Amino acid sequence: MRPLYHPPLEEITIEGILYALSDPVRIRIFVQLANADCTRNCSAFLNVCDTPLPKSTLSQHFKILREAGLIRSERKGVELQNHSRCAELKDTFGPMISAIVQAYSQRMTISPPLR
Amino acid sequence: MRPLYHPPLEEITIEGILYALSDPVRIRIFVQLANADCTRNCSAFLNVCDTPLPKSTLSQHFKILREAGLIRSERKGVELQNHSRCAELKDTFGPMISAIVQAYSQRMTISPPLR
DNA sequence: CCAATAGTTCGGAAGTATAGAACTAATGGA
DNA sequence: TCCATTAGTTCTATACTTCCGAACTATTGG
Repeated sequence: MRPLYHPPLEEITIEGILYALSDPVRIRIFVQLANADCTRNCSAFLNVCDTPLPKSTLSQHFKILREAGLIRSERKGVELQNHSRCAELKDTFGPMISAIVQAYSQRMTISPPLR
Repeated sequence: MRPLYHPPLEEITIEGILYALSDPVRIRIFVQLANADCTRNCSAFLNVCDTPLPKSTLSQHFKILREAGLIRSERKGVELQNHSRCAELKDTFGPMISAIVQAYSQRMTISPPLR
């Protein structure tokens, strides 16, 4: 099993970030991580949408968030601890990411959970 | 030929916007439209990346931007006049879109044209 | 050392993107 | 009026992605 890859700042692209967040499941995961500002393991998100996700699918989603540079995942025993890289990204991308998180959080509270 | 579809505000989603802007060609087109704040026809962007795009591909890209709610295209004679819907979107999405445009514009000036 | 748990990888089916060719639609002359 | 031209769309085949079940790896606790 290859080790988890976390791109350095200079390898992170705007396109990659936007792509990662353009999926309804991934943006939900990321916004929850960013808002909570705590670490959560992957399977905590198995029920992120109303029909439970297969774990292979969830694993792919985390990989995409990770390789876009949005989250960091560290193995802790048998689980992965995931947390957002918001703070790091602020220097390079300014208010972009927090603006996305905020816009999404706001819509969430207006329109119901979805999907 | 079916008429061009422009979604009303309440049909525009964050995921759709992020997806539309996650493509290197589309984000370049959109940022240019948003920054210039003027109308440009589609073929003005044939050379938006260093190898000229086929016009069928470009047409698809414009369709995706349009149906994501990011631009408005109006037929004017034989051409389409395209302009961004930034102003309209501000009410619903706050500073999200301008933050993306700004982040991208800034990186453009740092790293060379690309792709 | 075995069983259990958490996550990854593989592979095939289903969906999406790209770009050439054929098409439509509007215009500006002869 | 009709033809040529220009701008953009649609069609279609091929190539690429995504999704998810099944099989795998890795860590831990008993």
